[in-house]
Order: sequence, then C-alpha cells, then structure tokens
Amino acid sequence: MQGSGNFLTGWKESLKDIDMETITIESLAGQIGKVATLRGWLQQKRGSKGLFFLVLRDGTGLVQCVVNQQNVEVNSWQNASAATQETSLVVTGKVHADERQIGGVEIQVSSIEVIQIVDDYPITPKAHGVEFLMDRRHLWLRSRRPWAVMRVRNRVIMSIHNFFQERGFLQMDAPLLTKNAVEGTSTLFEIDYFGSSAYLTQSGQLHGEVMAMAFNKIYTFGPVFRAEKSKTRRHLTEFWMIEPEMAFYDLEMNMTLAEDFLIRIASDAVSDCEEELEILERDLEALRRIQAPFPRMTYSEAVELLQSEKTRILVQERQDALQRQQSGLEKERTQNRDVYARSKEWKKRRIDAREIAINTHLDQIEEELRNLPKWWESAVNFEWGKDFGGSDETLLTWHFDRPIIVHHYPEAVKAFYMKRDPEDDRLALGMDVLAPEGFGEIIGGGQRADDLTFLEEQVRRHDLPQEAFEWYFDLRRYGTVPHSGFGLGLERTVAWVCGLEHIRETIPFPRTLGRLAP
RNA sequence: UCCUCGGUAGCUCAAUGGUAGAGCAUGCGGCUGUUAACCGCAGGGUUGUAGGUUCGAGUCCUACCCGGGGAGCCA
Repeated sequence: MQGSGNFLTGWKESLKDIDMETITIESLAGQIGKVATLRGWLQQKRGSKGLFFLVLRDGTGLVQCVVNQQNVEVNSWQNASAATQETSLVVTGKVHADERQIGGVEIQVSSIEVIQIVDDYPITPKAHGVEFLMDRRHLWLRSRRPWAVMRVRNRVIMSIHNFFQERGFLQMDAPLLTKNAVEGTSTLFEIDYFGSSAYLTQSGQLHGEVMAMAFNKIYTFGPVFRAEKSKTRRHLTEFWMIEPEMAFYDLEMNMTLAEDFLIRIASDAVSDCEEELEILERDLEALRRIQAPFPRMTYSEAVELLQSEKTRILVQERQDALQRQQSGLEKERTQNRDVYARSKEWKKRRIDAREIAINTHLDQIEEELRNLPKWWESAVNFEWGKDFGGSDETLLTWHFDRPIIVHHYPEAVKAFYMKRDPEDDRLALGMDVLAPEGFGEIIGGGQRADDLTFLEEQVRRHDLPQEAFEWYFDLRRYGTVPHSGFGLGLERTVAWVCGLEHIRETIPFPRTLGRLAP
C-alpha cells in the first residue's frame, strides 16, 4: 500500500488501513533502514528546483522529510509543492540516520498525501509578542517551545504522583466549591449557588487535614482560584496546587519531606526531559545542584541575612555585572553600525535583527539597574514582623545555589491555623521554600494548630464565622494529633524547572487578570 | 488601586517636529542538500481613540482605551 493510496479523495478510509504501519516520530530512531508512514502537520518547508525539505510535526517530535522530484510520483511532488505551514499530511519514506538533523534521522520520501492544505497560518516561524501568541494559544501550543514546556509539566506531574504514592500517601480531592473563606474573601471568586453565594476554593488545606485524620498521609492535586489583581510573571487566577497533609508530622519532618520532594522533581526532570530542557535552553547544572540539604533558616535569620553586608555586596556585584553587559552590548551595536554601510544585503538584515535583540536586552538591563537600588533600600529598611516582598525573596535566594527553607515566621503574617512556637508565642511554625535563581516561593506550609481552645480564639480574632468551622474544630475534639502539610504551586515549579520567565507558559490555557480565552 | 514602559504593514520593529521604512509572512519567478535556506520582483498603512499646540505631528501636550513589567497580596 505504500505510496499508492489516493488520500485526497478517500483519506479517512485509508488512514484506517495504514494504522498498523504508522509510527510516531519519537520512535524513528529504532526504524533506521525501514520504510515508515508518518502522519502529522507541516512545521516548515525549504526547497529548491527539484528538492523540498519538509519539517514534519506529529506531536511526538519533529523530523525532516526530503522530497526529491526524481524519486516520487507527479502527484506526490505536487503535494509537496502545494503544502504550506500546518498542512496536514501523510508521508511515507525510508528512514535514514543523519546526525546533522533533528532527532538524528531523516525521511527519504517516497510518497506524500495531503489531508488539508492550509492558507495563512497566523503563527509564522518568526518572533511574536506575548499578547499575539496568547490570543492564539489554541494554535501556539503546536509550536516547539510549548511542546517542550508541556512535556516537562507532564513529567513533573508524574514525579509528584510517584513520589507520594511510593511513600504511602493517598491521593484525595478537596472540594472546589466552598461555603466559606479560609483567609478573607477579597481574593475569592464568588458564584451563585442556587440562590445563595458560594466561592471557588483557594486552597484544599482544611479539607486536607480532615482526610489526613482519616487516612494518615494524603495529598490533594487540583485547581485553586485566586481573585488577586496581580499582573506579574508569577501570578495566575487559576492554577494547580498539590497539598500533602500528614498526621503525626512536626515542622521538622514537614521540611524534610518538602526537601526530598523538590529533589525528586528536579532529578526526574534532568534525567527524563533532556531534549525538552535543551530546547528551552535550561542550565542543567543549576538543576543538578538541587541536592540535600537545603539551607534552612528562621525568619529572623533571614531578615538578618537580608540586611547584611553580604547582601549589599551581592547587589553591588550584580550591578557591576549588568553594567559590564550593558557596555558590551552598546559596543557591539556601535561596531555593527560602523560596518553596516559596507555590508552585503543579507548581512545588513542580520545586523538589523541583532540590533533589535540588543535593544530589547538593553531595556531589560536598564530596568533591573533601576530596580536594584530600590531592592537594596527596601531590604536594608526591612522591619521585623513584615512578610517578605518579591524583591526580598529574590535577594535571599541569590545567596544560595539551591532552594532555601525559611521557617518560624511571625504569627501575624501566617494563616490562623498555624501552630505557635511553644518557646516564642510571637512565632508560627510555618515554613516557605524559595526556589533559587529568583523564581520565588514555590512551597508554603507548616505545622497546624492542634489545640481546640487556641483555634477557637484564632477564629474569633480573625473575625471568621465560628459555626462555619465547627467541622474543622471537630478534628481537635476527637483525637487531635500533631500534623503538618504544605502546598506546592505546580506552575511556579514548572517555571522553575524549565527556567521560564513567565508562569503563563507553564499551563495550557492560562487564566490571568484580563485573560479568560481561549 | 498605585508606579513604570509601550501601542506604526498580517508579525517583529525602525523613523532630530519636515515625502512613513526594513526584515519576515503572502503572491509570482529562479535555484537539487537546505537548517530562521538563499536570490529577484510585486502587493500591503486612517501610526490605539478623541481633542489640542504648530506653517507642518508617528514624534510635543491633555484625556481615555488596550497591553507588558512591578508594588500591594500570594503558590
């Protein structure tokens, strides 16, 4: 059947026929010398008079397919000639090893059938802005970069399940619709629930505690919703959170679990996502350094470090490095302009493109140079008792090459259900894990209050409705035990593993302030 | 809500207050080993909106709309 089917008129039937012999691009390396049939879309096309190079995408990878006019029927040659970007195709040909090509293989095409020719695919293989791409997210997902990110996301999700399942945790789900706010209503999405109001959950925390008292060690894995009006690279209004909750765990055990957990995620990504991380130009060494032990410090120690001479020196060094980069780029730009007039046309175009890249980079450097003094000022004036801001977290993580754990926070900046430090009532047994390289807080958690009287008092102090928490109080009435847990933000974690600047690239369809579609 | 940067061709970006341009994409032509292929030709614009200053505004001023980044808040 190779190369002879008329797909233009009857491709649906034919697809069924070839199903047995169709293989995916990712499995081509084991098919050298054989004839393979591939189904996919045209990512890119190059060519000359009697020769076309088609880059085929099938979702599992990319492969270059060479069409030589002398080796194919007229019909196939016309199909190759007519194929445009994202045209859906069935390609049959011999698999050749070729180290120069993507995936190390190349298809010597014997026939091409077209399923649909495409006109004017909007995402061209050139630079595009964020807004343009996000408006076309349904198509953008076909591109190489989202391909890599989504595959890493999938790997991270599998690592999470494997990690907990291997340790005897039960995966259980918390409800998404809730009657009451856990921590204030300002960040909750309110919905109509048969005439009365309800909210979309912003955490599975309290229900997680219920399940831990029933099943010992559990983890939730589900979406949460935050109506925060934040427009930053770290925020989504809908994101996925993983919340383990463990009976008979204290803060120390909680921190060790979080540490083992992140090490597992990073090491699985390094070993299983080599190709994806290479596409994303991720520094693998940075991920390989994610080893125990993570630096641990109390909030007070963190404040001290933040305001220390060591931080000032780091800021100074960063400033110097940026200024060196800046003058280097400016010098390059000047040199390019000098040679521009006597350059050939193609070279001029390279220089033009490079100038745009340099200008963009210089803008970023200038912005950071503007910010650095403010960051230092804010750090040195930091008052004990406040929560860390984004810049404070970034400066703290600059001191280390792996995630850091900050614990024993002032109780005022932590949730009402946190247990107090028995030795210092001003402190809560909470902990945050801050990812390195400025990726910020990816885990927040702690040991939960297990004393009924204390919790009732806390609910009063926070002006929360007592009756709504009766079921929660029951956990402290009937067999209360020390217990702990934490929440991991999936998208922030994926952004960190992939080394992405924007969190919105880490979820298939991001929901942010001002974006609800596609 | 506040601060800050931006909005020019389908896309990415240029343009001292003085005739709106380039590359890519698209169309046509050329090229048998391309890797963001290359070479030639062509079409493509109410410069976000509304006012104002000026002999003259993409450029300056005012207001508004939309977007990026950040603060607050957070994973």
